[in-house]
Amino acid sequence: MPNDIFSALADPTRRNILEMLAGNDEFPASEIYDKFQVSPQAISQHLKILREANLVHVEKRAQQRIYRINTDAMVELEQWSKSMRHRWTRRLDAMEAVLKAEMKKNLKNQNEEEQSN
Amino acid sequence: MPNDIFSALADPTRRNILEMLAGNDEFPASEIYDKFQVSPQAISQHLKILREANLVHVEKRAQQRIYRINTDAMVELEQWSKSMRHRWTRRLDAMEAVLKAEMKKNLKNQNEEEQSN
DNA sequence: TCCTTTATCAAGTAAATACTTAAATAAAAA
DNA sequence: TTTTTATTTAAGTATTTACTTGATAAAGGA
Repeated sequence: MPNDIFSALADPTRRNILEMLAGNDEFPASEIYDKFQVSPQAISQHLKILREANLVHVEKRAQQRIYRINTDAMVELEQWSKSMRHRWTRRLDAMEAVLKAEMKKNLKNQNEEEQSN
Repeated sequence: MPNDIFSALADPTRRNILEMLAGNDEFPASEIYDKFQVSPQAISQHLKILREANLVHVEKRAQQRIYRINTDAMVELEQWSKSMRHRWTRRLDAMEAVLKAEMKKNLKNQNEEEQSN
């Protein structure tokens, strides 16, 4: 999974842009510019980073650039976190299995000792 | 969702630490230090950031600090990306519904015109 | 053609980040 | 108590980042 996605998401302004795009079909750059206090150039730079991270799609329409969210990148992020959780829980399950096996053995040994006494 | 999680995950070294922790039950800080080229102090600083983002748990054991991953934060991340996807797809579904309704209306109008002719 | 709209690129800057080495803390062992 | 082990904190620095203003590009309309 490319570094870029995580660094792109690290900035709160960029996450705001994505959340804005998630709720609507499409937005020309100018409408995105309008929603933020910072200069249009600053937002343009953020959009470039989002583009490079493949978090958004752009379509040229006359002078305008129409932005849309790319949910593929979201899926990637989701799978990364999921895989982390699963590796961890699989580890826990393995530990549990070992513990259970050990308990069984101990119980068995205890029984055998009691029988021989 | 706190900013901290995303910024914490933006650094590749910190993601490596998390991936290391995901595969094992627990690690004392020193074992984490050993796996990386950078100084133990640098890793210690990364661990602090992971702690503050609630991505890891720490347990004191004598002089050692035992680190474990906290999968709750992973779940949060997963839900954020999921909610983004769902908002987007819901939007698409709504658009589709509107399109279908319009097609139906057009077909109906067409039929009526044909009948009156 | 010239002007306007829409958007990006470029250069400069202040603040944040990831690293370094040196010093500090705190528990265990000698 | 002194020393060793494990880890963090502190201070300094080079690099990166997010912003600014000014210049540029590309399409549309007068």
